[in-house]
Amino acid sequence: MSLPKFDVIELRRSLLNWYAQTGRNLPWRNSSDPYQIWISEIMLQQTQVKTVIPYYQSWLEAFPTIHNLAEADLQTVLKLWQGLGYYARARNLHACAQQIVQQYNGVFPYELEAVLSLPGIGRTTAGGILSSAYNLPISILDGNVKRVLARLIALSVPPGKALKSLWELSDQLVDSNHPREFNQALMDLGATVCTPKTPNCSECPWTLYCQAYLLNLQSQIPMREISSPLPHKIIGVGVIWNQQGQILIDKRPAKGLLGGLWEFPGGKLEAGETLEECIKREIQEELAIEIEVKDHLMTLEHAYTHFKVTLNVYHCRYISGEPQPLESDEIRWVTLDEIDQFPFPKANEKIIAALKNNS
DNA sequence: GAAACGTGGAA
DNA sequence: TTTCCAAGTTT
Repeated sequence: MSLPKFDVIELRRSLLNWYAQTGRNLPWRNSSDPYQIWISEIMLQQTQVKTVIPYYQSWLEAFPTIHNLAEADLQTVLKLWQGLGYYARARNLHACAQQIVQQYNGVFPYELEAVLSLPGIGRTTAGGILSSAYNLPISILDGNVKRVLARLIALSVPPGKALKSLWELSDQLVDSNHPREFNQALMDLGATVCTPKTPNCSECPWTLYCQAYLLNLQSQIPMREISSPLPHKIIGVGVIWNQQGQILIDKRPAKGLLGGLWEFPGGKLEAGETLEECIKREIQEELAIEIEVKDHLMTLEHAYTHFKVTLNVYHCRYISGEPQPLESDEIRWVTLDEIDQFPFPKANEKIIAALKNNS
């Protein structure tokens, strides 16, 4: 699948011209610091620009250089990342910073192979960083580019089924004279003109070449990936109070879902069980303590990427036993004043807010 | 190759 | 309310 050479030249020219006139002014585009560009690329994985900007700014205030990041402790890093999601990104960023300081004297590597070997950096992020920071002609294939290119060639299958062809196309198109601007332009086109629903084809520089547009199929391409329905779990959650007015929280294991974040203990409701029984059992299994389940605090819905949960939150009274971290990394008794120091996932933040309102 | 991995906004 | 999906990577 290769385009005529004339078309490639004209596609580059028209896109770069469009970008020079209408490209977005984003914070990281004003920087030539590979560290800052790297941070932005990681934050932007599966995350919209609008969401990233405030995190990006407070991150750079906390960690102005890669050395500040390398020397920070992981809990501080996770606290700054709190609410952004995909927390492995923060853990990998921290590990990367330490590796780059040791292995590359703190200078982000130039070699594609070296970049790809860093944790949390795949082909698209590597191309994004190397083209943006060092102006190297490395192609990208993020969600925007997949959609733009799928429409350009009127791809008849979901992009996930044609990754090889799409990468080849992105390789063929990237302008080796202006790789930084070209890749940024391609993503801007997808984000602002060639949008998922109702694209603004009247403002597109590629209407002369876009096969989907020429066939009037732009609303049907790209084809949808098949998605399975999300399982739904009912969860019982305990806010366990002791006589000193402290609450018991636990730190999740370092890997996996919400790894390294803190939470209120609890777990999945089993068949034939009441919520009170569920919470009492889960607390016994996770922490080896006796509690009494008291008043209902709140019920909240939350959707993760691959399942949904209903959190049924109850106040509990600590009765006996020394809490053990049987299924967590660490446990702590904390007051409501101390609790803000710990990174919590979004659903738990809502519980904390409710506790503070009631007190 | 499929599933795991967060959250928010739009329709 | 539900579904889609956004600057993807890892296992």
